[in-house]
Amino acid sequence: MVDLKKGAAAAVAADEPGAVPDHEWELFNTPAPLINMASRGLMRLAERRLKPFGASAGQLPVFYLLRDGGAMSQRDLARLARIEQPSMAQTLARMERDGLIRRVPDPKDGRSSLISLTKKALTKAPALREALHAGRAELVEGFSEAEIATLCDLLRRLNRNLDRGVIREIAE
Amino acid sequence: MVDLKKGAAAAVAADEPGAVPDHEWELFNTPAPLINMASRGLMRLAERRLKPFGASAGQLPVFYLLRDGGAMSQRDLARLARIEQPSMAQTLARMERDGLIRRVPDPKDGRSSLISLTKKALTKAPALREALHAGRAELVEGFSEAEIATLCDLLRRLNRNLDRGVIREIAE
DNA sequence: ATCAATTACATAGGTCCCTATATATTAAAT
DNA sequence: ATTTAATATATAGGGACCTATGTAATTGAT
Repeated sequence: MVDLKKGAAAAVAADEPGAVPDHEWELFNTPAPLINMASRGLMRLAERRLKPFGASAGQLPVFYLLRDGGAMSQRDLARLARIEQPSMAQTLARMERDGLIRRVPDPKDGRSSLISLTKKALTKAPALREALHAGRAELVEGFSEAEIATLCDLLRRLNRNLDRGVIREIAE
Repeated sequence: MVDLKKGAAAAVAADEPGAVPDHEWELFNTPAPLINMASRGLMRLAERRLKPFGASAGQLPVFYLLRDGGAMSQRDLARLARIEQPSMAQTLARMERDGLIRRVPDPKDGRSSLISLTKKALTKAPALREALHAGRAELVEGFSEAEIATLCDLLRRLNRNLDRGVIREIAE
């Protein structure tokens, strides 16, 4: 199942003569930097793909969560997107600036607003979905479905470890 | 904290009355968001672990590349750390502000400076190394060596795909 | 009913990145 | 030699996150 075929070769490569010594940087043979690098690459990819539609990567969870025209509080958006509230606040501020979302005061709770996508945003949605789908295909090009599943599984476990660490340290 | 109770099942499930609908968010069953989430988690972990020593995550590559007291140009630091030059410039500015690096004009090239760690930074180095080691252990807790290797391998392939995409689009 | 938590947001201040550009300086080409 | 192209940094402008705090509205417990 988990075809272990190595391929650790070509990790860094290229030892030009007068060049900087090519340290066999342990940091690139450990998961953390690879994940960080992948994340940055994904961000750039998403940015390039979404910019033409006037959207950006951080807005995707909002587009997704409100895709049916529904409304939700900022808090719920943040919780479901798994980012902190101030981060979501900033994203929503930008989306509001760009006319992508609308806020309506929650009649049930004077502190809260219900956020929903504008018509403009809802119109973009299908194109975004399409762009994402294409990006995803490009990302996992050459991967078998099993490999993708394995990758996701390992990443989920990693994320669980990360969450646990946070909780452990907060609790002490 | 959003119990991600995965399991591809429960797809359309659970539409409790007042609750937020538990969309079976495709985005969390695909590698991209998992990677993004892991990267953010790693960043937070690193930050927590490094702050006590007056260092931060983005500085690690610099610490590593100059660990032996050597000197290097900003360009080479950026290239080896695989970030863009302006990003490295900003990191170095912060490190200079914090007294961690020193710049000496390159006698061979009037445009360039040679960057090296200060004594202060070199002193911190072992503690950082230690902290990283501990963090790494926590991260992959419960993983077999083979699983870690598989993860790294898959991530390297992913990164290769991401790089290829960039190149392909730049070339057109 | 009142006063003290507990929320929901807003704001301030930072880090880590990226793209696009401007500014020197060195290397190449004519 | 001059002009031109390529390099090494610097700067401007943003986006995406985070932590720490402040503020207003709501809940809870007297």
